[in-house]
Amino acid sequence: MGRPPCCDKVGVKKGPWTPEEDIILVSYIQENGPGNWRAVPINTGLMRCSKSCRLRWTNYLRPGIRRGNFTTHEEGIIVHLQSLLGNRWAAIASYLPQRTDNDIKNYWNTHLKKKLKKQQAMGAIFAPPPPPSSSAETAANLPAAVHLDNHHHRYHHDAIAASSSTVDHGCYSNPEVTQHTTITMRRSPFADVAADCSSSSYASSMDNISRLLGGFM
DNA sequence: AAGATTTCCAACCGCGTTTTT
DNA sequence: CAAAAACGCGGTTGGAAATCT
Repeated sequence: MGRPPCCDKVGVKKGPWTPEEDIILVSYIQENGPGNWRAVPINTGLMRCSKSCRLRWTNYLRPGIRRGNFTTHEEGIIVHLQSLLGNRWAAIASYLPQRTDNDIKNYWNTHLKKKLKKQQAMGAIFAPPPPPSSSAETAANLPAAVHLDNHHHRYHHDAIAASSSTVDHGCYSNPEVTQHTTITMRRSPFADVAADCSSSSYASSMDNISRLLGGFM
């Protein structure tokens, strides 16, 4: 026998999240920490599937996320990593802890792909040429921020794995980042994010939630 | 000013992997 | 060990907002 079923698919809500749902989800994760997603809809009463809860948390509610306005430096990192790792957005996102894989993926598809095409058409190569054969050379071409953080050893591993034809595609999950998230989310989850947010629509506004959440804590 | 078109991004879907019983 | 569910990832899409005609 396998595991017991987590939640039936009947009556599962879809579509945009409401502020109330966000508050419920954030409050629950503050109490229990992220993970064990199948328990979230059960324990909170949210009419959402576990998948949707995880996605909402990791792509939007997770503290420390920066949204919009990618810097040219970040662009450089993304372009470079994409050329090395391919469309492995989760792996790329692990080098930009403030950005989500979904955000990077969106930014690549909507901005960078076009930009790159344009620049290549003009003969100005935005990204460095194809990855060098040795990992030492690879590291030498990295953007500064990648050197500065403590992920660079894994970067070598990812780059080598990506260039290998026998790469195991399930091996690039990033426990470091997951751990970081778990540690940082427990205190003042919205303060830094709310400060960065400038959009007026709900779906992009953190201070809505932080204000509402004030009444809970 | 209003309708048409394009852009952008939050969220869904499908699938491979991992975990649990 | 096998089976089944949960997890996590990348691709895709729906619709709101922005821009154009």
